[in-house]
Amino acid sequence: MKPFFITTAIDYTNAPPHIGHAYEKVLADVIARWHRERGRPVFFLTGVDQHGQKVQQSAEKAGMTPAEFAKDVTAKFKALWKKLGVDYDGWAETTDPRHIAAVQAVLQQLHDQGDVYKARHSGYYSVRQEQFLTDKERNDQGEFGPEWGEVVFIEEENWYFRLSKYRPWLAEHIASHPDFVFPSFRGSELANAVAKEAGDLCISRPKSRLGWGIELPFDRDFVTYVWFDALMNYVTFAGYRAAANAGLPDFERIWPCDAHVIGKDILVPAHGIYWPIMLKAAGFEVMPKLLVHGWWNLGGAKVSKSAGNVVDPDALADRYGCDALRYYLMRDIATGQDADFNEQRLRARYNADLANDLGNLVNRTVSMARRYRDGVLAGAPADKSEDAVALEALGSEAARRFDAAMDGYQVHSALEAVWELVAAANGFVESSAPWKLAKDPSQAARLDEVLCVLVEAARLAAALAHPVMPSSADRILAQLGFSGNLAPVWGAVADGHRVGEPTPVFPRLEDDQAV
RNA sequence: GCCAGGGUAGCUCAGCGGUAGAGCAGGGGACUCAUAAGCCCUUGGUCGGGAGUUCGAUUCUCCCCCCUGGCACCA
Repeated sequence: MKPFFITTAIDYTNAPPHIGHAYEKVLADVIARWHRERGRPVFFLTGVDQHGQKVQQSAEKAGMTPAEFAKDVTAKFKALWKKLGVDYDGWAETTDPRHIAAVQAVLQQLHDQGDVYKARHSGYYSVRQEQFLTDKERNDQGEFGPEWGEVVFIEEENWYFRLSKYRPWLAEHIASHPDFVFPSFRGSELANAVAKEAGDLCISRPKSRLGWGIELPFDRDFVTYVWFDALMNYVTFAGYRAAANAGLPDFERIWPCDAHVIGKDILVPAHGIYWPIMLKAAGFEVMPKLLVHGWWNLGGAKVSKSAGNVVDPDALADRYGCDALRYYLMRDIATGQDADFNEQRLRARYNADLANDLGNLVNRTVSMARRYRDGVLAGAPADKSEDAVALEALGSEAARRFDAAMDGYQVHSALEAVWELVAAANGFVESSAPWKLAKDPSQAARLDEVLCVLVEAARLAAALAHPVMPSSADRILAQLGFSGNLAPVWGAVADGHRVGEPTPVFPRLEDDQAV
């Protein structure tokens, strides 16, 4: 089976990670885990973009070399992914020699086939900001403001990639592949942008101005700049043009990419225009699919002021646990849409969904199994009760809906289905009232069945939620007496099944207390 | 300016031709296995504004307003 190939945007190492970085990686991780748990091999690639001007600038400010600075920030990203349980298979660093070699090979190919050319550009250039200025930067008086520092008129040669040559092809590809971009409205946005896109792409910087980058193989006075280097990571770290002993996957098996998880800010023009055209020019026939997510806004003014870094994902994970953060990030946004990040809402979700509903269901189930049966259960009876059959059917339906929602990247809907099962299971506890059954010896068989049904329901809920909150789900499964069984189906309780210790997995938050 | 997404109960959202739903929060109740959780009942909305189509519009069409984003604008 072809592995499900999923990648995220690689993060720029000029500043430490924030909640938006965390959301994107968790989203990709959840999708990747879901595929793995359903038995499909997965190649999940993420990483960092270490080259470029801003890294060079930040490094200078910090009194470090770009390489040292990038290494430092890279370590922060990696530490965060570890803390958040982002379990990637491949890690991309654009300073990796394997990447550099492959990028240069592609650049050389484009050069040889005439898809790049050298041209001269002149214009106003800000020395301080290290960029050319356009009329947009002029103030009301038609002058460049003081924020630009010294502005000089210069003329410079650079290398350009013939985007315009491939534009008609891209427009056709978008039109004929409705699943190229998810959600579809982003596809229309891209189509509009392609229709307007006219010029070619400058892919170089003279070394005199920017030394931190990959040298052009056909012109040693330049390095590649902006997107060309970074975008190539999606294939180079999947084994594209890699040596057999490079320690990278077999690219032929991996390609095409099933989901490029990116933010809406980098669809146009980078990932929606430059990237597919680069691939086309390099000779690719099959294009990747783009999964474009929205943003977490920070509408509530009070969020970040006092604490300063409340939206620091690292601090949030410390405060509430990595799985609670993952759950909130997946539950409170519709994939593709924007949402408002709000720590009070995270807390509310934690208490209501995790502590009260799921956590308590597990806790009461395990407690009753131990109290009434010393923790040892009977398997399902041959003749099931009507309400047990109904709950089982509801569980199967929840599993079906979960997978259908995940298949369409609607993680929030998938979770909704799980919590409908949790609510039904809690309702089943009330309607079957095991504490009453326990007082009546003639109801022993019924009590056995009720306990079995509850363990099944709780196990199924945990198994389904596992991609979103892997370690908590594992703890729940362990308390229920299972290990490693993530099959999203009913029927895991065998005769003599033994449950574990009931310990709250999601302790309830009181007032301003952290976990 | 153009394009897109959104504007529905206090909050987060679903519904998208037959005059409104869920979860949370708020109020009440019965229970006790459980993380004083869970369960049952319940308060709450002129569905952004206006016009039109229709027997009938939150739902379709047009105009307008507000929020968000993209493009127009980085060699």
